[in-house]
Amino acid sequence: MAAAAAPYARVVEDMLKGRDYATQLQALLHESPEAGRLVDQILHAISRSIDTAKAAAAASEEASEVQSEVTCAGSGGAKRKAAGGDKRGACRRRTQSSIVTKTMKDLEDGHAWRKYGQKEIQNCKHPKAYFRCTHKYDQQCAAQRQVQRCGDGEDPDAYRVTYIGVHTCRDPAVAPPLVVHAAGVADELHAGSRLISFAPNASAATASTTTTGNTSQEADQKDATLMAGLRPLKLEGGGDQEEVLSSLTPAGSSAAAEATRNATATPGPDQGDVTSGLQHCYGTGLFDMPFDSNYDDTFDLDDIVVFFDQGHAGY
DNA sequence: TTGATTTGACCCCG
DNA sequence: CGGGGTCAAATCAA
Repeated sequence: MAAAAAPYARVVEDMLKGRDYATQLQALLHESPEAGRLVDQILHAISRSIDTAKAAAAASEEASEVQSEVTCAGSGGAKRKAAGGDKRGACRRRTQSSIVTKTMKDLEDGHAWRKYGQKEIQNCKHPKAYFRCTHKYDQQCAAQRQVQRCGDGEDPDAYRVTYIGVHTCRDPAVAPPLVVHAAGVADELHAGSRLISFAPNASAATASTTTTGNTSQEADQKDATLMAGLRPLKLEGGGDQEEVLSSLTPAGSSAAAEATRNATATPGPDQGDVTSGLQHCYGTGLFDMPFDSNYDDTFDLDDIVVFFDQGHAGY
């Protein structure tokens, strides 16, 4: 697959150059805010293209893996039909490459998730909720996440969030930001690089996490708020502990937060747990910034490659 | 009316 | 055989 990915690498390379030049140009256009904005937009456009190419490269890398999944899905459906009637929940072979588990109190990341299931898990007080990316079908985004309230462990208010797969979608709801160069950090190549959230950020995590101290009250309120629907994402993603658990992927996915909303009509067991949620990004267009790495939205092709390689190794 | 969530059923895998 | 993951009809909410 490397052969297939190679052209993408070339594209990325060229785009990086272009972005570099645009960055330089931007520096020369300090006086004119108008021009600066334009350059900014150019940068974003380029960055998006880079991201797309990266994703495509990664996708082709992963193609062989995915294939089994696709095949499975297809035959699974047929089989189900053949088996007659309402046979659901068939094939679920997980060939996803990345699995990252985090413990967090604030369930928000920059993505729109759609809940597709909830399940009581044995030996767990709280049910586990299953989410997939809202753009699973329209953009073939394979990202998934599973959320489970920790229960009475050391932190009853925390959620254990498992991210599976990477986001390859671009949420249209996320408008490209005009100003991203916060804190003047974003000058570099990756100034506009955003997309794929699962950026490795172990170090960043150490650096920045302690952020929020959510009291349990706050947590409760959060649940309530989340239930109410969308909520703007806050980037710090505070206090979340990330632990790349099962797998090898350094992929620190995005932070998660999640909108919970089943409260309304559901008498279901264990409300106030992990629940559903559609959460949307806040509109800065930081597509998928590793939530706990403040400005580290760097995401290079190398990262992706490593990411997938490791993923393969693991799954 | 449309899209999201709930929830029971179904199936794969260990 | 049972647990866990997924599907999809029913239901809810905007």
